[in-house]
Parts: sequence; C-alpha cells; structure tokens
Amino acid sequence: MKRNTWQREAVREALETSEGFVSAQALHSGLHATGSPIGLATVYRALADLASEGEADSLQQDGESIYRACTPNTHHHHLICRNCGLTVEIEADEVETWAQKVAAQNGFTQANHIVDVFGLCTSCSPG
Amino acid sequence: MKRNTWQREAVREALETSEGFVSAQALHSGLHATGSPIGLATVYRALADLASEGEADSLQQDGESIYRACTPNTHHHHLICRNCGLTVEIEADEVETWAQKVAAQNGFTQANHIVDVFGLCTSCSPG
DNA sequence: TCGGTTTTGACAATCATTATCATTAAGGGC
DNA sequence: GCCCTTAATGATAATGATTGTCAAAACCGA
Ligand SMILES: [Zn+2]
Ligand SMILES: [Zn+2]
Ligand SMILES: [Zn+2]
Ligand SMILES: [Zn+2]
Repeated sequence: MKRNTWQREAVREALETSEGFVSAQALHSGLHATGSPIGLATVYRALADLASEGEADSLQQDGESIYRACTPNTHHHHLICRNCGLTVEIEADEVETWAQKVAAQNGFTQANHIVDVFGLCTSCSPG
Repeated sequence: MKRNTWQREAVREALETSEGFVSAQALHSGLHATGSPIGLATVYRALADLASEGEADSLQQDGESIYRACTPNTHHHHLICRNCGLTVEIEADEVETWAQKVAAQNGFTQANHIVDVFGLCTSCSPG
C-alpha cells in the first residue's frame, strides 16, 4: 500500500505553486531554500510517481525532465513560453483525431503522441 | 570555412542507411563494427551539425537524442514504431495551422512545436 | 504501542553528452 | 604539388542529470 509522507505532500504543493514547468533539481533547490530537508532522490521519486498517476505532466527540455501540476485530469497539451515558462493548457480534439487518423492510415496501432507548442508569451514578446 | 572530412561523410551515409532513428552511440557502434576508426565525439559533432543544417531530424527518447536522415528538406513530423523504430514522415497542414492558431489566440509569438506520433507498425502490432 | 513493510536520504554508480587539447589534415594560395 | 593557416579529430577527463544501494527512519494496521 502507498503511504502518505510529508515529503510527497511537500513535492505536490511545491509543484502546484510553481507557475510553469520545473525540473526535479529546481524543485529540490526551492524546497531547500524554504528550509525543507527533503532529499533529492525523494524529489525525483515523488515527481515520477505523480507523473505516472496522472497528477503531473512532464516533458523533456535540454536533456532534462521538467514537470508541472496537472489540474484537469484529462488528456491535454501545453503552450509554453520559452522565456518565462508560463504555460497554458490546451485541449484540441482536432489534434487528437488527426493523430489517430495518421496512425490508422499507416497501419499503426496503440498510438500515442507528443504535442507541445512553444513560443513567447505576451509579456515576453518583443516590440 | 566548413571542411569536408571522410568522418562527416561516414556519419551521413550511416544515417541514410539506417531505417529509423538512431542514437549517436548506436551509430558509432555500427561504424566501428564495419571497421571505421571514427571517434565518438566526432559522431556527436557530426550529428549535431547535420541536425542544425536541416539534413537530419532529431528527437528525445528515454533521455537521449536520436537522429534520422531527413529526405525532404521541408518541415514535417514523424510516425514512429515504438518497437522496431520504423519511421514514416508526415506532412500535415492541419497541425501546422492549428499550432499557429493556438499560439496566436493566446498572444504567443515566434511559435514552434514538437509533434511526434508513436505506435506499433503493422509488423509489430499484436494479433 | 508494536512490528512488518515502505520510504527516505546520503552517497556511489551510471550513462549520455560536452569540454579539453595535443595532434592531424583540409584546402586555399603559391 | 607544397606550405601554412586553421578547422577537425579523437583519446580522455569532466560534467550533470538520473538511478541504484542500503541502513536508518517513518507509516500504519493490528
Ligand atoms: Zn513568457
Ligand atoms: Zn493529445
Ligand atoms: Zn515496428
Ligand atoms: Zn509542424
């Protein structure tokens, strides 16, 4: 049975109070800065668990995994600011059906997909 | 000025004769197996160059970068078999316009996107 | 409270990738 | 073709994120 520890809760809270995506290292640093003695390995484990339970989304950036608390529990994608990390959750049936169609047309089964849109948010756009 | 070396050419050829996406390590192993004395660092450099010149596509998988020779020189995406690596190149205006639309609607500029579809190809599908 | 089991965390180990830097070899000018 | 400048190579060390180890601590049901 899975146990409730303050460490898991601390990671969950830290994730929820983060604006955009954060790395395990960054989240660990942030917790330490507030005086939490949580270990780095524990942060990695907690984030992996949250992601596998569908409570967090993750994506790869610059060779590291970054995570974000996931409010809706449904399948969705993200629009992410390359500069400040601001993230908007996107649900798009168009893309879902397109992905399924493309897979089926080519004889592929058990399809899934990775779809992320990056850009500069209003605050970070030049001009 | 960029120089032509047999090493670059060897990497380019190895990439072109590979079926799906390959990692730098795998490509280096393959070259060694054929007797080539090319160095690992050189393979990394050549792949990075090819990717930046638009002659190869790359994506992240399991924390490593994998590459593939890119026949058309236009923007496109991939449908990849999770089991054997077979890759189909996909061009889809639907997704391109969708990505632009989503970014614009949210005030994002300079948008780009990552779109990959994974599945099991006909040969690798069960049943 | 007690005890079996899970979780933690300090640390070592792993693994892909990058930096270093002395040596090699393009390729332009002669 | 021969030199010479300089980019490219490659053996190796360094980096950095992530995972494995395992004794000690924490959960939680009985
Ligand atoms: Zn921004
Ligand atoms: Zn989707
Ligand atoms: Zn396949
Ligand atoms: Zn596209």
